[in-house]
Amino acid sequence: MAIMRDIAELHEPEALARLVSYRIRLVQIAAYKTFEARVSGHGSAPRYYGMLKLIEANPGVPQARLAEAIFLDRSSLVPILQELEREGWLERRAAPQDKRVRRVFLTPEGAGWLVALERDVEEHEARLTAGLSAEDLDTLHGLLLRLDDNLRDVQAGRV
Amino acid sequence: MAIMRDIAELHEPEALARLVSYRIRLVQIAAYKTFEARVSGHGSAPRYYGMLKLIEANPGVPQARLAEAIFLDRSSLVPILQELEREGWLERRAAPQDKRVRRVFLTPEGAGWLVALERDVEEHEARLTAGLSAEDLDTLHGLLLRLDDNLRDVQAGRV
DNA sequence: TATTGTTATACTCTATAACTATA
DNA sequence: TATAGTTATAGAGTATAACAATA
Repeated sequence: MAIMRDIAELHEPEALARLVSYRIRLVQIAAYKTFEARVSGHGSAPRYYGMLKLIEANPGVPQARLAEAIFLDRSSLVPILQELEREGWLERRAAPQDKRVRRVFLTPEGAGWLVALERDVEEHEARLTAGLSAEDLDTLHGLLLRLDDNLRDVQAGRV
Repeated sequence: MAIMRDIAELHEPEALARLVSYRIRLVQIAAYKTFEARVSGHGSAPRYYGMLKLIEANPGVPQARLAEAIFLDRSSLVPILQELEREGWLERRAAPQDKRVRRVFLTPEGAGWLVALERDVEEHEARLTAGLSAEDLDTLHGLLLRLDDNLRDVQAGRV
């Protein structure tokens, strides 16, 4: 191939273009940056939207279970929860049955703020998936879940 | 909802489960960790596989164009290129036409190592997409490209 | 004036190891 | 012995601001 002149767009080789792992990585990076650029005024919560929804759906989850669910080390979760607690999103309560455990709950305020944050998330999702029919979305979800299953097999050492 | 007991798996609320952005993020994080755990002995190159393939397909690309292509600031790319150059993967040559520019090329050794690395990438890709037919893959690529297009519209301010 | 590459610097995110208290 | 939460610490990875050289 000739040495490139200073063209605007780089050529994307077919060896990259046909990799699902490559395309997913690029889409995820771009989607995350677009989302972070979009939301503001919610403190540090937007990037933890998924975790906050998990807490909402699993009130009283122990920190260690939460860390596992989002693929973080227990110790990495501590400062995140401390900040969100300081901002009033959540609270932690000692578990009387097992004094080692601190159970995590959304505060009523946090639950309310989450509704507003959810609107931003839904708008971002709508931008991301614009033009896709309900059937397209079902297909996409189904295929992504199959990738997810495959990865769990790898992580569990089943492959 | 009742306060959770210490169950193994957290409940994933429907509001999360139907978000393409959420599922893609989880798949990407898991796929990246699986890949990094898989490859070793290639120095720091595996995480820059995509960039190295771009350099291979666009020999002599200026650093600034490369940074744009992978959504990095020019300054963030500098230490990455310095390390890969030190490891022998690539070289940078001053551009006679424009003395500000340094053009990036794979070394012959780097091109050879990339073949070996590519085998690991392909194996990882095969694990990730196991069970998907050629038609499934076409469908998935098509849908991901439509997400990619939507994000470019957002970034370009067209939406 | 604008662009390219670079450096200095700081910030975010994460993991590891070690600790305590509990089980 | 094992687990839950915490702290101290270090290492990636990134961006911003400022700079010199060049266009």
